[in-house]
Amino acid sequence: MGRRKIQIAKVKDPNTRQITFSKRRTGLFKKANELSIMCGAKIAIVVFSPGNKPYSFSHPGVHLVAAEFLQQDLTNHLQRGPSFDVYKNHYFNLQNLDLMRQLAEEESKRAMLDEAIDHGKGTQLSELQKLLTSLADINSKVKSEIEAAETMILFSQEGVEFPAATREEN
Amino acid sequence: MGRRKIQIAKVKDPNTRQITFSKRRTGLFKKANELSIMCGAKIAIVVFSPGNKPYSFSHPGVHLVAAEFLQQDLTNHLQRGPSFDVYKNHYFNLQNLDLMRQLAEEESKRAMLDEAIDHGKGTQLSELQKLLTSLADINSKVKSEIEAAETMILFSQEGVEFPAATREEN
DNA sequence: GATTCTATATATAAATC
DNA sequence: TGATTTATATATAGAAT
Repeated sequence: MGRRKIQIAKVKDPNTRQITFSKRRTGLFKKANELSIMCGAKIAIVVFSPGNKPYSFSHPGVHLVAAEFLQQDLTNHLQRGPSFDVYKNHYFNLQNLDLMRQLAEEESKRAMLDEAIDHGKGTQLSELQKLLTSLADINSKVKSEIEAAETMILFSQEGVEFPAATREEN
Repeated sequence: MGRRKIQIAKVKDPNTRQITFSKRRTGLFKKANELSIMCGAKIAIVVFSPGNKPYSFSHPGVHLVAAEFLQQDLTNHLQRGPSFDVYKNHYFNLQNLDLMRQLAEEESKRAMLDEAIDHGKGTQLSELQKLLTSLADINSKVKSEIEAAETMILFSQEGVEFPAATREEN
């Protein structure tokens, strides 16, 4: 793939290693982007550079993808049949999704905060207040979901919807 | 890269899309593996197939990489300066982490029961528990940072203790 | 769903700007 | 230092299992 064939082994020279990282990270994210577009696949990547700087790529967003991953992770585990423990798991599951949603909100909130700071306007505070209001709103909505779920005997896998997709790359 | 040049757009035919996904996911994970080896980079990938089945690749482990990412994510938030609202938002986030910690403890008990009943087959739950432990660890660290800041006084939450979580390599 | 077989399109190691 | 160039190694589209 380059002028010479190389072995897949740790690149010794720190400088070369950083160059390799930079190029291959770019390539990896490009591939991930193509995969998500061509297959409509949700995907999240987090990688740390040799200098330990974090880079992430995700569609529709790291936290949302992570949330779905956790949900399925748990759901798989729930298929053991009805029991007291299973009930607890369901409750647990919903709270995790709630947490992830809040993290997702945190993401968009941060984006808005960045914008507010960039523009250096006095609107910053009111924007933040709006966001906090939305957070509280979402929080109470999800809590209602949880309460409703408590009345359920067992667990359907449906009911998890995610906000509109966004694409991010740092 | 194949017999014909293609456009990067959603593959219409469901069957072809699944084939494309399978091939490209394999390629992506291979690239990720090479990157982690050549650059000693920590990396985590989670991706969902068109059929919504989750696949993940990671070195040294999805949850550990995700945890480190979240930690830096939160740390970055804190570096935005002594803004009342910003800290307030962080605190909001921290409450979630604390909730996760509490849930982790409850789940831990169940995990042990599971282990006893279903010897050696509770791997998924065990993985989840690792994640939650990591998050609790992050919570503890970030909480310390915040408490160091003067602006945090208003929001410090007394009586909340965190276990001295330990990080493990996979 | 995943894999194999090939012809081609792409990614990228080294070199260079 | 990074961006760009270029020769080559690799990934993968299409077809078939």
